[in-house]
Amino acid sequence: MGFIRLRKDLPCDLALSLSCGQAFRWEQRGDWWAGVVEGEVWRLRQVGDRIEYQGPTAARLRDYMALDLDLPAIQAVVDRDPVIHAAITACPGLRILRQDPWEILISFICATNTHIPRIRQMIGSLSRCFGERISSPPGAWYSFPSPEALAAPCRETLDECRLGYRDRYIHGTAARIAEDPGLLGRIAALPHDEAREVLLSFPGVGPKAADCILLFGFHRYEAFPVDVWIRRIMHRHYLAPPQGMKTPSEKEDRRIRAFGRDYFGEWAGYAQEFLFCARGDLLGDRTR
DNA sequence: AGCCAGGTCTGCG
DNA sequence: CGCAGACATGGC
Repeated sequence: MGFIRLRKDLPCDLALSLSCGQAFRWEQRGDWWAGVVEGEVWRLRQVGDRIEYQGPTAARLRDYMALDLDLPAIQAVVDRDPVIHAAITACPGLRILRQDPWEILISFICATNTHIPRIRQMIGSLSRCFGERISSPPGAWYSFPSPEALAAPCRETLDECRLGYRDRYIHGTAARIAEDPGLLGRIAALPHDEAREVLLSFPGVGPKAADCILLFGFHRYEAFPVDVWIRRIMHRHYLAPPQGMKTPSEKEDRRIRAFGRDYFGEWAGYAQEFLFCARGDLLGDRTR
């Protein structure tokens, strides 16, 4: 049990960062947050400029929360117009966490065509079914399952996790990582576009998932994931949709992605997160 | 009941 | 290449 004090010029909003849809294993219990990070239970609480912690070391927590990054400077770089300015203002202290690439890979395969609460549910049941029980502290805590653990079961067993059609993608991707454990490490060393190509070769990983994996798992801050919400925001505020566009096309998403990366620059991923977290305000939609 | 969700895959021209 | 449909599941 310890605490770190946030420097005034390096703000951080713990609750916002843990709950905004980039991490799926955090639960709020009173004013504490509890979650499993790389096989250990962490408990965190923010009181003003203090973050109290149980589980990690101070250095490990600082790295997870990316407190070394100059958030105000990043905000200043992407703060190019009133729309993104409003988004930045709406989510002060939002930080992109440094999470485990393997867990992020599987998480964003689960994230296709569903809601954030159900992604949490799927990740939770995968961990309960195939993770290892954590002995201390007491409680029903499970590590995120290893590639071997997810590659081993036959699909009937995976069925218990209610993954829908994603089960075969999870299984296939896990099998590939299990047989080549060094692959994720090599991806980390590749240039952005080559890393993206490799990710796209995994079953269940398309353009959007690949960009989320690059951003949240590999800390590639130029990645600009385009999902339904970002598409709506960009069409409404930045890029008029093509005449006669009915159903969203991959071609159009590619155009949005290229625009976002060029317009917001090397921190485009942060801009995307500000827009995503402020989506309710930017779309005048109260339904989340 | 019908539509939608932090999309991807397949099959066709 | 680009487009249309299919696809599991659950919430509203």
